[in-house]
Amino acid sequence: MTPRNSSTPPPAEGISRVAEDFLKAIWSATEWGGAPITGKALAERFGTTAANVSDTIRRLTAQGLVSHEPYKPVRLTPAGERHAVAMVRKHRLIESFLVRTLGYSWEEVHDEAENLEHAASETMIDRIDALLGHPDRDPHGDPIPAADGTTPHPKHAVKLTDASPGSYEVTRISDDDPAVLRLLAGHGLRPGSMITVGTRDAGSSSIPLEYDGGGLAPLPDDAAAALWLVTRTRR
Amino acid sequence: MTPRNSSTPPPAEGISRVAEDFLKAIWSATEWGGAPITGKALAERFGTTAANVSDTIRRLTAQGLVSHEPYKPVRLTPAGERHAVAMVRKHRLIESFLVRTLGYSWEEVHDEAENLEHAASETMIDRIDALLGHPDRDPHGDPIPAADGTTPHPKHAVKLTDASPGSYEVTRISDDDPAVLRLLAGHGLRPGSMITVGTRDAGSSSIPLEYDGGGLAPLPDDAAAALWLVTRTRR
DNA sequence: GCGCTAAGTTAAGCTCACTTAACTTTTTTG
DNA sequence: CAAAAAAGTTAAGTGAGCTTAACTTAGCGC
Repeated sequence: MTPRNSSTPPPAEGISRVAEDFLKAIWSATEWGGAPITGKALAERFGTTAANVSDTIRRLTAQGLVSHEPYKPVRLTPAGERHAVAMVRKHRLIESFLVRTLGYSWEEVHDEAENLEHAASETMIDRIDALLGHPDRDPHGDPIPAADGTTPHPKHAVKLTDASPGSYEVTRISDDDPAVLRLLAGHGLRPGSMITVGTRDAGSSSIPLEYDGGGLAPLPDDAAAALWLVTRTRR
Repeated sequence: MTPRNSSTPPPAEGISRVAEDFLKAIWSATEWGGAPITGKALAERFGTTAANVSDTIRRLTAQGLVSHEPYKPVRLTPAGERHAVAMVRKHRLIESFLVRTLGYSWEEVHDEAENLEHAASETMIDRIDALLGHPDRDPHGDPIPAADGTTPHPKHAVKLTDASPGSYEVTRISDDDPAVLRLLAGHGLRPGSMITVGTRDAGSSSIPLEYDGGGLAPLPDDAAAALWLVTRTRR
């Protein structure tokens, strides 16, 4: 038998679907520079109660996947992070695969991937990766972690709601909210679109915007927050 | 509120993964003319105990998916059968898809499909069906139920263990046992292979066999039982 | 038909994932 | 800074899905 003291929790053996969803949500919260996620935010994300979140966090802590001080935000342990990145990799490769092989559009693919990511084997994911030629971005512009866990990350992306007026390329569209995805897709905005950000009217909750489809529309802040931009320095 | 008396159990709302696996196993037992499945067989299939099977059957009965008299084999209700056929359709289309798009071989595809069938949406399945041109057989030669539940069934197929000596086409290779699949694939036998069945030596548990790959080998009965044959009447 | 054995059921108890209710801690705000 | 509001925790209870143990029923050999 392998000895084990109380300071080294058991390695994660079987990780449940709920656990995988939590790990991914905790990891995702900080991917774009956000603060570690709170219990409240987790409860909202999964449509459950704070009590249930406390309970689940307790189990994840016992499995050595997260670290948590009472009344503080949740963080991943190294083991938890490894597993979270593996899930993100699965999710983004599956999204890419569905768009490429089954004709899904980039704004509808998220929910399907959310289910498949828990069922697809590592073997299948590696085959998808190879078939697609080892892509480094998914259909929303999110970076795809490599098999070894390294995640290519664009450092200069900025949220549209924080952007100064000027010309940008849309590098990423957050897939957190399907309704926002549909709105943006309906406007013809995609990862890769070029846009010109205008000056916000005082007190307005929309941002004036012009984009290459020819359209011009003020975008509400909640949708604008899903768009991440880079200045395209053409040389 | 909709009134409901005790003789009409509630329609199946959320069907769990375990429930889906049971329904499929119960349906599959009779697909090729077998007797309705017993609790013992279900326990063996899923590597669990008879007590757990009784418990699960009780829940499925309460959901109106199976009908069961104590100490008798289990049968599907119409609702249970509809759901079982839908699962079989998913399984076989996913197998076909994995072979076609991801280069899986027909003998390794079963386990992956076993997981994915619980995660894939109806939408995804319909897209796979269309992409593949509405196939009516999966890679093992099993018929694929249509979206409306109708299942094309070859009436003349016979198990190799029951076949008289003569010439046949392999129409189906049961995917119940991965080890048997690997053995048969290793011999070069596939759905579509032509074989000649010889006369069994008295008392032997193997059947002499000659097939188009040029090989000649006596096949043990447990492997032979996985092969289903049709007489190929070339006109 | 009796008794043995295999199959099936019932009972008690466990974990996971959820609920509601009561309570505590932290943060905000007047 | 104190009170109110928000966030988090604990407690108690539920159902699914599993376990082991004890018991009942069905089918078979003689």
